[in-house]
Amino acid sequence: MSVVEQNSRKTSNGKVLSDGETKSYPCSGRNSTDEVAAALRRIGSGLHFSRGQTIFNQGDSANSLFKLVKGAARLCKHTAGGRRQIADFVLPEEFFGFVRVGEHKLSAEAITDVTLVSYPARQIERLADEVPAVRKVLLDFLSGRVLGMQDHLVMLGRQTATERAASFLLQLLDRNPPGRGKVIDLAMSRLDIADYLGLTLETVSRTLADLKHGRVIDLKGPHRVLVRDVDALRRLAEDEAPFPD
Amino acid sequence: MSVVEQNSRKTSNGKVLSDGETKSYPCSGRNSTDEVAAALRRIGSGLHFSRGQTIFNQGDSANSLFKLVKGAARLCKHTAGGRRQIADFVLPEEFFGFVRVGEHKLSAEAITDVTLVSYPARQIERLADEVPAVRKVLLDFLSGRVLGMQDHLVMLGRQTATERAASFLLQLLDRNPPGRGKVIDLAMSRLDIADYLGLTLETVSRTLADLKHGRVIDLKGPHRVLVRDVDALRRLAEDEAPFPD
DNA sequence: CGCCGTGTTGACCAGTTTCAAGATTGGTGG
DNA sequence: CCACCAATCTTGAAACTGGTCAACACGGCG
Repeated sequence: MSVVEQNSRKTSNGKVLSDGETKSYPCSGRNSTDEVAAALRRIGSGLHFSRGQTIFNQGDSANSLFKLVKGAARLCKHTAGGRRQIADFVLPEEFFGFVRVGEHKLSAEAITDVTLVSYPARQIERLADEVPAVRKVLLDFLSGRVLGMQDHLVMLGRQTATERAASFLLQLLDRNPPGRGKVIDLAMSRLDIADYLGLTLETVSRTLADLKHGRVIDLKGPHRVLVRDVDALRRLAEDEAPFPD
Repeated sequence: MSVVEQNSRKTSNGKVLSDGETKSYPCSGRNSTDEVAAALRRIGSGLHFSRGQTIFNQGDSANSLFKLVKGAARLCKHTAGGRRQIADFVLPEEFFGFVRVGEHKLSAEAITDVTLVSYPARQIERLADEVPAVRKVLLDFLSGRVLGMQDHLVMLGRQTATERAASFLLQLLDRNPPGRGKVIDLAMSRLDIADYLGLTLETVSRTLADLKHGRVIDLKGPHRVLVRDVDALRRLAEDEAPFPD
């Protein structure tokens, strides 16, 4: 079932860019040094997946670290009863897929057509042993995931629908590529958002409509949001004490 | 505000066991090798906290890795509005407190009287640079947290109250100290459980009562649970497809 | 031009929360 | 050893948020 094989030669679904045509990906994640970037560039190989394709599946053996170059992906857990929880969205320049165990505990799926770079786990481990900076990048990656997931837990456990939606939009605003201003591109569907927020797609739709009618955001079509009032969003997201005496 | 200082000499709240009286803690976490255990034992120092005390606070500088020896602790995020989400409970032999950033993003609080060992972050980092096995332990620790939190996300985002309670009990059963059989000691209060499960304490209480009346568990007082039917619990926890055709 | 996937909106419903009493429990001191 | 007290837990009834079901709208594409 593994979609991405160890050395990116045989791939059942993902189209491999031959070494010759590998584009010059900015191989540094936002935190990595030039040294790390160079080391990674050497062992990375480019892949393509198209909208809806599975990059790896729950249960596949985990043998690569990925960096998303273009497009958007979702990391989700599927339950026996057909319910789904999205653990994270992956946007350009972000890493995903590395957890130090035998098999993936969630699946990665392309939301749009996607370009990514794959780094074989074995090589990553070798690099980590040799280059301290790589160790740091790995630890930072995992630590970052832990911190992000802590906020996600609060969201799912203790926030209302409106607070979740507001937090979500702020999160996307933070991750917005430079120069994008307050216009957010929602690559994902309402169902994806719902499964990330722990809500139904109807509630997501209604909540966004409410934000629109409250003049906090504008909807330029279902997949483009203009944030009119960032502070209002912040107030809605952070569960303030209603009446601080 | 930091309760535990770098080299465990001055401590405002936690009582330090002098080096002389430091007991022979089993310094190996469940996964660590003897080599790692020995290295850790050398740099660890014992601490005590009593029921209700804060071990470290959201915002404190993070400069230690801890291992809990005895008792139980909770890791929680407190929000502005006074809501609380517990990210994890810490039971004996489990590590906590290490995230590679400047300050803690959650607080650790003693549920019962607690004995723990503290390893200064600086020393841990030095060890990690020198001993590959220590690196592995750290990566495993972080990876384990990520995997555990993924399940927690599913629970909070997509499970009903009954499913959450069942999952929770199964989780405790898994972590039960050897020889404890099917008797679970609930060190934490109903409110703690509620804040872990993303429910109210009333709902937790009712749900446990339901499980009792369904002959799935017995309650020997509020803090002692006997699991009568593990399989029933599993069925209740895993959201099965209701009618597989 | 009409179709299909996706998004929106409405009405009703259910599970969980909220509010409010009581009931246990465990610790303390007589 | 027992009685009492405060904290915690349980239980009940009403209220509400978000879910479910269903109809309709929009928009891109053949």
